[in-house]
Amino acid sequence: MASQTEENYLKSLFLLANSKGEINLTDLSKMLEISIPTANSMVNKLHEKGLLNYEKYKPLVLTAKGKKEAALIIRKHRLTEMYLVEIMGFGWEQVHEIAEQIEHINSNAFFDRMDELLSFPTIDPHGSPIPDKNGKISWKSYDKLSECKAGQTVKLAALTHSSSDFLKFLNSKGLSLGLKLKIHSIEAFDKSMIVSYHNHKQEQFSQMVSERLLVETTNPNL
Amino acid sequence: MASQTEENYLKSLFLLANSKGEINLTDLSKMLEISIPTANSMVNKLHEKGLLNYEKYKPLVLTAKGKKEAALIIRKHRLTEMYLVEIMGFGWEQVHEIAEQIEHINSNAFFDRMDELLSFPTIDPHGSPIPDKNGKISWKSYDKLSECKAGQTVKLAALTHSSSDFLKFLNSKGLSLGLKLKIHSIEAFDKSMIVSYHNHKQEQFSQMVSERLLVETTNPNL
DNA sequence: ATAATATGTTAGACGTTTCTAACTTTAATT
DNA sequence: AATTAAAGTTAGAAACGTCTAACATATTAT
Ligand SMILES: [Mn+2]
Ligand SMILES: [Mn+2]
Ligand SMILES: [Mn+2]
Ligand SMILES: [Mn+2]
Repeated sequence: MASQTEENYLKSLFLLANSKGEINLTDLSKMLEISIPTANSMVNKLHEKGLLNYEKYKPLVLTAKGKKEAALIIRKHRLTEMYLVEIMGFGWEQVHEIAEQIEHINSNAFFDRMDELLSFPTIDPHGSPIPDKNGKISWKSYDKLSECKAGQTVKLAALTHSSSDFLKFLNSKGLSLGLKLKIHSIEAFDKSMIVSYHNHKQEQFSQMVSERLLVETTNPNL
Repeated sequence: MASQTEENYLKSLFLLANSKGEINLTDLSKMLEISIPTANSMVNKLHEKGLLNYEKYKPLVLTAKGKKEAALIIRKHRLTEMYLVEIMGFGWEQVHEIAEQIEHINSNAFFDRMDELLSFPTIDPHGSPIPDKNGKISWKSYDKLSECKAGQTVKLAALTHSSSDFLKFLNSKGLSLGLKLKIHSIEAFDKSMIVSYHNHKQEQFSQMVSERLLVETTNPNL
């Protein structure tokens, strides 16, 4: 239905809406690395197709239909990333570029089979939720490591950013999802943390890093 | 480099050249289901790009560069088909449509990994050769079953056509590549054959069928 | 050899997606 | 409130891939 280009716009609109409140043309054009007038003309087109609510000079808001289409593309993207890591043996830093292309493949059977071979995963290799076949996402609320206290033990659950460079950095520190992290101390001045985890007695994470790590706090009340 | 559209043209030109002698615009436009003027304009473009030798009103002939590019796309197509069948469990009648899309994915790592997981296959699920990374194809010469004699025992090695309908027909007859076929008799009038094979004591193949089956004759001289 | 048919080319148009340049509206500063 | 800056819109153009209609060339049949 939607062209590859339209799909990329929908996906960006969806992702932007979930990280910022109101989306404007400037955000969209930056994310897609296109000029503002180009974004403007596509926005008009998506509006005419009933995928986006839009009035001149007002923020961009996906319709229910637009949100669902977007979520289904993100589903294909994240299923693909999971497949590439779990079945094909790629590193989590290698899969985004490939998934960016495969997400546009038109074949239910193909993605259903991936899903099956992965035993119906709910998160991708970076801890982001995989929307279900109806485009529904079950959001889990994680805490940023940077907002935890000294003494806490937490589990690394997801990432706020998944650039290849950041993922390579995490590899170099022996970090992967699911690891238990113990927070030993937090430097008041720069908020850097001293943490320990499997095979790592003492590592220092700058705030830049701890802000990008999402953790589950093992709640003693449950 | 080449767009998805250009890639599909190159592939068609390559495949046509290997099944007919001289290719003309009409053949090309039929294969791609586009109008003749559209094919004509793309032919001019490919010529300008040095992928096709072309003079007005003359047959279409790929250059060495064009042939190599085409072979590498066919490599991706056939590797994908093999992967879908062998690793993902699809039937040989289901994979062409998906491969038609995945062949345009730009990622050496992705196809190299498929290749590796398949242990570097040389034929696809329909018995067609997979070009190597340099675009070289090692052609094997098979015989059409229709040209074999009564009494011969041969091995089903490949197909001349792989339409989904034909593949479903073969499924219904319990036929797959590698099967040994014994030719019991050939009806002189319509060239239909009575053959037997694993779990099938007696099946009749019309000439329409036997022409589409390529076999290896187990040569007693070797 | 002429006529009929098949094949190929050119011209002109359209939808998509992109751009830059010029202009307008809204938001932020002073 | 007036000015400046940021954000958004419009106009006009280009490349790509497609089409139909009209015309030209090559091949085949009579
Ligand atoms: Mn990704
Ligand atoms: Mn994409
Ligand atoms: Mn195929
Ligand atoms: Mn294709």
